Amino acid sequence: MLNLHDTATGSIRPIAPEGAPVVSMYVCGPTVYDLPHLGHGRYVLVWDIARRVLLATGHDVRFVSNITDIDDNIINRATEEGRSEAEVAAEFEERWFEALDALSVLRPTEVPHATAYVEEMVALIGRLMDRGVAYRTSDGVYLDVSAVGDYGLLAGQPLDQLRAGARIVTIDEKRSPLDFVLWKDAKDGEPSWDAPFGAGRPGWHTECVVMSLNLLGEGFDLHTGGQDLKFPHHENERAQAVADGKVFANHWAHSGWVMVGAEKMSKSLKNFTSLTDLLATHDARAYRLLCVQSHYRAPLEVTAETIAAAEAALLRLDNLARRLDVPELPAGPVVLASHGVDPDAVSAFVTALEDDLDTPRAFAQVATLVSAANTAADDGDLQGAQALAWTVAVLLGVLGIRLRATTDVDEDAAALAASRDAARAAKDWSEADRLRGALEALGYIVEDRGGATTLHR
RNA sequence: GGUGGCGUGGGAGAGCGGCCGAAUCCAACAGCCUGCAAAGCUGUACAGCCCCCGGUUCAAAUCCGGGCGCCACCUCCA
Repeated sequence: MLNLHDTATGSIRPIAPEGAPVVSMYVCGPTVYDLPHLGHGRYVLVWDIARRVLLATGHDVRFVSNITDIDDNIINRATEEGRSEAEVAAEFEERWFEALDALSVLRPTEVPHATAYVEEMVALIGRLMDRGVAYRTSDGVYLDVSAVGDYGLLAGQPLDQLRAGARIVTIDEKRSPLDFVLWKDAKDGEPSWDAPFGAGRPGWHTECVVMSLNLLGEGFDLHTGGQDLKFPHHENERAQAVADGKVFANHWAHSGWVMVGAEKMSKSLKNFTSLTDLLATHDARAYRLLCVQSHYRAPLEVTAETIAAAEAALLRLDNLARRLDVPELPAGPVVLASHGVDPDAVSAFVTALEDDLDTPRAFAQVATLVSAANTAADDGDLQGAQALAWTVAVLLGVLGIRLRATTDVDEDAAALAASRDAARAAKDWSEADRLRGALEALGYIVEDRGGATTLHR
């Protein structure tokens, strides 16, 4: 079973009981008001890999990830652009999934939308008011966090300390600065829904409680997101569930930042690169490999240099596949038991991954197999080399990286390659070199394999 | 003020009590291979002790105490 660091306990522990037939995961999804950036890409890749590891080791996974399709940012953008909130949300949800598809991120098993769960949210808020733990102000309904005994569990500090450091300066009718909005009263020109406590729209923290409990049930296995969701978002989700008398997530895991220089990449610092831009100019697998090569909880430096290094590493992997004609793995998740690869290699690989998702260590295991496969091939042991290379392909497949052994070669290039082979056969080296130069000018990398020109990009 | 995290070779980044004079990837250099290359392989260099000081231990990069530096969170944020 996969073990992960649990924010609630501070320890590394299994995310589900060993024999669990289905592992349930809830990953906080995006608010769709802009293009996804590299930080989104990283957390999405991290949890995609966690899911793939579970699938690879024979577990079923129910993977729920929401779309926040109503919030201030969406409203602002819609207002600026003179179109509806629904249009803005629909556009950026589409862009979101385009990027994720490019990254080979498996689609969630369910994608709940906040706007489809307003009725349930209204019911939850009603119950919280009935219990006296939520109260009205002149602009909405708030949760009284003092009613939640262990508030601060995820933040790692008790309520009074959180309050002491609160940077919230607005003085309003809130009983505590940490009380948070469950329901925002309707304003002119903004989308709203009817509710017994007045028309309005839900606050951000309420949707995930309702959707996760609704789809996965009480006591679901794992709730994840980026570090910054730890507090207040996850704390506040949990607070509502506790105040409602529900058992919430059993395990909380959080992934680290993408850094630019020494700073967190974020919207507010305007130092972000959109995922869409990155994917337009680089192999999506390189970004996945870059993420794989660092631990998910550590900060990750993303620069032109680190991406280029990942691309170089990826090239080496594809070279192996090309050299040994490794068949391309089918799309979708890999189940290790069905591929008949070396059990020792699998065991070392899985051990690393199940130990707090140690992808760098797992990748290091694979890298040694790459060398072994090449060495076997150099020694003329084709069969042994191919078996090793296939193991490499399968293990990388678990991480969501599929090797490519082939490149589309257009007719012109194929003709040049044929001419070059003829020149080489005639030992006309200057002509052969001229043709190689021409092919390289077309963007191909030229390699001789068994006397024949081989091309790839 | 509080909380969490981080500090390992040129870069990235594992290891978290002995197998570590430190994995793996990228970059560099040399050799082999090649008509020449590329790919691949092999080797070398790069961490004289893994931020500093003190301690525990037969044994510490790994544990404890104290520093220093950096990042983040306590407001929206993945």
